[in-house]
Amino acid sequence: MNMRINNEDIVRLFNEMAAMLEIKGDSAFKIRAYQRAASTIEQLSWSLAAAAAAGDDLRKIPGVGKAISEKVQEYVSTGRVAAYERLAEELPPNVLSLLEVPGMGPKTVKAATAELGITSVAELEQAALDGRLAQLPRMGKRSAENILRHIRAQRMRSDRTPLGIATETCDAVTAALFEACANLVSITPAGSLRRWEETIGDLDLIAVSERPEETGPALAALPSVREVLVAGDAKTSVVVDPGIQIDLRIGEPDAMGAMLQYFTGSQQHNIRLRDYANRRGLSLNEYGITAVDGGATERFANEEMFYARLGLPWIAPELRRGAEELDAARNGTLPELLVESDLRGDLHLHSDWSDGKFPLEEMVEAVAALGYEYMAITDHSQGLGVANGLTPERLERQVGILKSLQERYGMTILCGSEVDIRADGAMDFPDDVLAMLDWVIASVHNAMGQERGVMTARIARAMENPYVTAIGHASARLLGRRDPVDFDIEALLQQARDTGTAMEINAAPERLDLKDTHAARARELGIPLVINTDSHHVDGLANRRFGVAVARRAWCGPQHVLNAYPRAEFLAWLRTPKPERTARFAAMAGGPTAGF
DNA sequence: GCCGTTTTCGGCCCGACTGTTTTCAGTCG
Repeated sequence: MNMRINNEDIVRLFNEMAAMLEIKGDSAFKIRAYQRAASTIEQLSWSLAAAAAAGDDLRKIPGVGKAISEKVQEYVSTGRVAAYERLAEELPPNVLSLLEVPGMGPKTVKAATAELGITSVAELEQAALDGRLAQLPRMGKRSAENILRHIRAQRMRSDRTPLGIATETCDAVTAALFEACANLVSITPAGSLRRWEETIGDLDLIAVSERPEETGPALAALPSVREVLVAGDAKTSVVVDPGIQIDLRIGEPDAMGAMLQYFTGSQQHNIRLRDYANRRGLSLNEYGITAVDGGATERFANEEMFYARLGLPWIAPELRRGAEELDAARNGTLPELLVESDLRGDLHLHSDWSDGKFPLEEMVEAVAALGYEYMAITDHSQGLGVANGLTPERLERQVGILKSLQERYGMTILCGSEVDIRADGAMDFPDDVLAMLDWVIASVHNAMGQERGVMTARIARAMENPYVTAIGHASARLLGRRDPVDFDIEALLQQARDTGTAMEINAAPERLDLKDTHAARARELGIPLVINTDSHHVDGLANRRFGVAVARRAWCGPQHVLNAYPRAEFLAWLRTPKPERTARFAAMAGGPTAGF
């Protein structure tokens, strides 16, 4: 049994099988079945390989039936899947890389490989240049030129954009459009940005304007636009400067419900929702809802009305992933999700004593301005020399200053530290130094290439330290820049529960760490989550919205998040001896009976 | 390949845009 196969491997397997079946020209429904299974598996909070190894029935997963479950079993027990290998053998090498070129769909890839013998993107580029590509059926000079352009554009940009950068681009484009269009009423982001996915493919915007015909051309004319891909009446697509594609749709105020719903997706959510509607004799599109047997299209001003027409409560965009959320909506079991205003503290903050940009007082002042009840200053420990980490002597002085500041604020100011977890799992401060602190975050900042077992044992050891309150940004990933460290997340979360250690959701948009599926698993295990901004600057405090989004995507409500509790309850948890904190948290999260 | 308060067989989401056609196939989301 190979339990080291993770869900991502299985997702990739089925997505590649779907792509290969497309090129073969197999049934569109079979292809969709593989895609749906991949999408559902991607969202699981638990390891499919481990469940398969344990003999669980995988067919309980929606979209997974006999054939797919057998392929997972085969993959986990042998490390290979015969059906996948057969497909790969039937097709020319590298066909999947050809499919990734925009404009190259399954039909064109098939023709290019079969008739021109193309086996790589470089050969495709050559064929586009020398005119052979244009000779293919239903191709022509323009199509070949577009393919060539896409190959060159693709080389210049990475495939997906981290959420933080996409948000900045969205804000900039929106402001520029308002500047350029006097008649613009609103711009609403949809798509993966509205669902707060950690990375964004394209930016989907919906515009409402008094002069809708002017909006698309105005977008195409913005100075930051590098290229115009599509310019139609209903839709304009451009690429703007950081290399992000923007799809702009024109909406009408009295029909925004369907428009927003349609373009928020996800694709799997929409497929399932339309299937659900079809069974009730209704057909959905971006303009409204129509009875299958004819009649006028009903229009809806907002999404609440749109979902209500289907007999469903509104479903938060973060949950629209095409898996459990539709059943929950039908059964009335959608969760009450965390909102930004539920947060009552921030417990991971840096000042200019280490690598922050602002003095202690200014950080405290900025946090107090949010109306928080508590906070912790957590500058780096001594080992992180590049970040001007504090020696025990400096830390002791800082503690003294924070205690004097405390007298000026109604807010509780905890003395903390973000302490390095050394390569062997030892803490970067001795216990007698940690003992003077109220709040200790333990984080990995170096030796990130450690083998899985070593890294897991390293973090697990840190959790055993009686002074370590929480693990910070556990995977240490930087979206688009640094891969997560390799660890056994299930083992670590079990250890967190056993030791009474909280797990951070680091809200810095380049981190989002824990990620959504891991946070969901922590919630299931009853581990307290803490949403921190890890701010090095007063402006960083606004990043809490990204952390809240991760928690929402993990189906978390305020009861699952430590820093959403009132000060008295939070401090009572903190005063509880560490081994008893898991039980303490369970009592807090248990409901109104858990008082003081 | 999956699925069922219509179904264990016969269904399976929907539309915009482009470029190639001379009415629509292919691609995309």
